[in-house]
Amino acid sequence: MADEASGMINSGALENNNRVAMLGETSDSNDINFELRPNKRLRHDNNDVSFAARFKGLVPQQNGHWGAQIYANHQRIWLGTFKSENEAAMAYDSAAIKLRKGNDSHRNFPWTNLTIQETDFQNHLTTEEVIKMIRDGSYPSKFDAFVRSQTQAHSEEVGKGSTPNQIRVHGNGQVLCRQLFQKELTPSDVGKLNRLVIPKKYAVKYFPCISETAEENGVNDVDLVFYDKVMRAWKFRYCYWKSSQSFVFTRGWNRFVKENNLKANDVITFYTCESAELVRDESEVTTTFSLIDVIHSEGDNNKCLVEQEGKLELNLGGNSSYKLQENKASMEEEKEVRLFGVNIK
Amino acid sequence: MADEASGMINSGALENNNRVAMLGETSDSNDINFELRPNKRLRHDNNDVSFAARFKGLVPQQNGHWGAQIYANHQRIWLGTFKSENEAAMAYDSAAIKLRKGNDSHRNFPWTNLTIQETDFQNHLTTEEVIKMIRDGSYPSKFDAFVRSQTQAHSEEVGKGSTPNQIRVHGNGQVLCRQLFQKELTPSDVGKLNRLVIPKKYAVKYFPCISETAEENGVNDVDLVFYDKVMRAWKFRYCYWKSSQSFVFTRGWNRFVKENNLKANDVITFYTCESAELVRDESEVTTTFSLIDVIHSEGDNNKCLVEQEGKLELNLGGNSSYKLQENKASMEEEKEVRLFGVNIK
DNA sequence: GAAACCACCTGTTTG
DNA sequence: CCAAACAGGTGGTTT
Repeated sequence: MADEASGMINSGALENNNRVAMLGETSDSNDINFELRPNKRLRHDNNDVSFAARFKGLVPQQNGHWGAQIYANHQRIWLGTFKSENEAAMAYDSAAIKLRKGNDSHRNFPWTNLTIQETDFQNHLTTEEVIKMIRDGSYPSKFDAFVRSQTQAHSEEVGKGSTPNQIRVHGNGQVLCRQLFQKELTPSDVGKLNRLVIPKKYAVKYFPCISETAEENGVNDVDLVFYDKVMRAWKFRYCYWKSSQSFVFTRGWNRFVKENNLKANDVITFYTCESAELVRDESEVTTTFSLIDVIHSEGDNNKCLVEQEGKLELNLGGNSSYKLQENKASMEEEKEVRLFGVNIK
Repeated sequence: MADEASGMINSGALENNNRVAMLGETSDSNDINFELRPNKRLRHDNNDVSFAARFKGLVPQQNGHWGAQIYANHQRIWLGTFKSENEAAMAYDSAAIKLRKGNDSHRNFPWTNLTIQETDFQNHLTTEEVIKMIRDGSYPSKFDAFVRSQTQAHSEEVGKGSTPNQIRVHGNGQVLCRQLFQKELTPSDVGKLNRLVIPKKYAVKYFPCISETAEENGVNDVDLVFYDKVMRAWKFRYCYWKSSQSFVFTRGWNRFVKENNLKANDVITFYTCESAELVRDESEVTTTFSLIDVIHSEGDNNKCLVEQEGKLELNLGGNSSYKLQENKASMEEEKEVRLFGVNIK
């Protein structure tokens, strides 16, 4: 079974598993996933099954693409199909700006300095125009043009030429991860129940407070975001089930099970990670995020899977310049700890 | 599986070329074409070719049905597919009212006393609403309801008691029921889920509007009352489940399942019924109610359960003197159409 | 405590 | 092909 991580031991043992081949990446931001994940070859167009979307408003398509839709007035508005999940999720976010005014919960990604400008951008436009642009694919480029014109205008004021607010990876993008805990998966964790039980001791220690404490308040369930070794984002709904008095991951979990081909007795490991970034003004900023990793139980004999070492290094070096979409927003505000893609006070 | 019944009550006038042969009819209005036009036997589904449509805006479909479309602003608007040419041609006419104002040449059928009222009807509605209703098949019944409400109001003014366009059966508590639709029950319909899924096409056509239309309003779920053959009243909660986008019966359904010993593959049939009653002052009054009936699937072999006949006669004669518990109340108020035990405006 | 009810969720099927 | 619908589920709350 899983055991608690013992502080900060830095061992290399994990690294075979966790060595990220992130390096000479395509740097294609949206589709970064595809080349990176040979293990994701089992796409949902296999005659197997279609997977549930991990993002709001996403509908998997048989050919591996992703549809996006949004509800307005209890009516479904189709936003089109997209090659990558990210694109589709962003399309949803863009539509949500017009259609779901003033509610941050209706987004897949938190606001960034870039996306925050979409509101201004959309102010020029009607809802129909926005949807049309999203559907016909012209939205990103048009928004981009808008941002550039704004930036230009602004930088003329300020006198600076480069576009600010870009995420940048520093010092070869090293990321340091500390293990939080592990769990060996039960048959139910990988079965039809579509849920993962988080042992209570870890849940209260490492995950945001839900239920028990925040009882009478409206918000109990939260969505947590984890990245995997190749910086793919996984979102899980994290809830407390009163009836069984247990902490669980629900929505999003079964997708993780399928796409990573998890079986009973496999072990998952949770880490908290920091990456240093250098922003344009030379000040260094650390980004914190959470990571989930899988160790497949080989055959059956090799049960000594409870890894003890606490560290894991990711080399996200060179020009790979990936984006930590989820985390960027928190950098602005500082002040509160941001983990799993949610703010924790 | 279930098959669609004829149209809605007394939409008969619209359907067979405005001729109301509805009364002692098979009452199967939509498909009435088949018997009526043997010369049209050479349908376009012969592997020959497709024939040019004889009506404006019609597009023959490979399966023998007819599509309807209309152009507006150099754009094609698809109105849906229809079983019969007439329906499709009338759909075109209905759409043309909104989209081709004031030009009689843009019609397939000349105006009738009935269709002339469509203009008034559509004045309440936006173009989008009209097209949506045409597409989802609810237009005829909704227009029909409109006509009836108008007629009712009007006949009270004029002081005439009988509503026209009504199918009427007189004497000794005879009841005439016209089939609306059927559904073969799934295992889930009779299982522990305690719910019955109403196929959307029938829900929007025959049941009161909930959710989708009554959007921001608080009241979405309604209780519908149906009678069975022995005039026992059954109340079902009728809701729209957003998450699965389905219309369902919930509360009350499982009781019906148990007490009628329903099994998977049994077929339930919904009817709308009218009974004529003689009240003390000798004026005749018709009561409208809804009826649900069960056909048990015998063994497995007897699968030809899709009943086509539209009528069912109940003899509730003599001293049986049943009570229409729920409907009695509506007699007091008059004024609005009462169906399923709820008032529909 | 059990059963029903409720408001969600999802993978498969289909026109 | 793909968007919608629906058969079959879930945990939690009410009766």
